[in-house]
Amino acid sequence: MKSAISILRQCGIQPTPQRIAVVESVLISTAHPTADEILVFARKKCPTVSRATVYNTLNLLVEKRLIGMQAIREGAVVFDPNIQKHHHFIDEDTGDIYDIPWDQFEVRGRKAFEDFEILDVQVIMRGKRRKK
Amino acid sequence: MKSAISILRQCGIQPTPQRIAVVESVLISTAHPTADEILVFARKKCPTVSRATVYNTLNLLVEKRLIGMQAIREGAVVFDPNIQKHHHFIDEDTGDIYDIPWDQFEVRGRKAFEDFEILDVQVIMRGKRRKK
DNA sequence: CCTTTTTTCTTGACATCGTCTAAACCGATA
DNA sequence: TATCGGTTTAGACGATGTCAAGAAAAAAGG
Repeated sequence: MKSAISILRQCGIQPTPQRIAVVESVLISTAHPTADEILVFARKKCPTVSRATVYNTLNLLVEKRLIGMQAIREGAVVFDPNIQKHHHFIDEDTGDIYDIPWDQFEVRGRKAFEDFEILDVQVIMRGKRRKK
Repeated sequence: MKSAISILRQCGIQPTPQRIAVVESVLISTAHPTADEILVFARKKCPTVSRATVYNTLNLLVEKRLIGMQAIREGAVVFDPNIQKHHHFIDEDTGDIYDIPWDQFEVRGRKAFEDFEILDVQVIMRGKRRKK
């Protein structure tokens, strides 16, 4: 995997210890962390990093399309290191979010939308993970 | 349209002036109001109603499946008087939410989910309304 | 009617999320 | 050293949403 520094440079963002900590925290994650979860994680690498910097950096990364931002859960936006098109399943018991491969669904009839310019489509499922 | 009182009675919720004001505010709406927007509206009918009561009543209505609750926008949950299955389009410029008829999309491949019990599915589109 | 009990409502406190601002803090350059 | 940009920080702020304690209102029972 590419280093955080080169990722930041490539996007024209000046690498700093704080930003590197945030990038490493969010890109390593396989889950869908909130900003405050990323803050906790980033402080393990850079103990002095502030909340504002984490928010600023995350917003920068979203702008540069290095990560996604999903408003699909109550309470807080979550960030998504997976920028491939995909769908989401949300476990209503735990709040956990699972990625669902893009081709798992067929979305049809999109042509009917003349009045709207569709920039993003996704299927959102909610339910419970079966106890097994 | 049914009166708010009979709707509440039918669900075993004691009708009170406060609850009636909330029910009328949210059921009359054709949009997707937030709790605070409903508070403002309800106060026109019942000026002393408090924030806590609005939140409590809305949660009651959601429990009884009289309205829907959608966590699809940043900042605040929105409530949805339309409880038929449907999809949503979100205008990223204005934050407006439009209902999309259920049969506008075909969602396939659902059988693949053995590990999950799917309680709700919807397609969420984001984009811009075309200026015309 | 008049109590008692239960339900509901309100107020205010509280926690969380996310943004903003002013000041401090670099690091490079002259 | 002095200065100049960009970056970070701490804290204030507003908005969302929940909670607890007491006030108020409604129901129940005599």
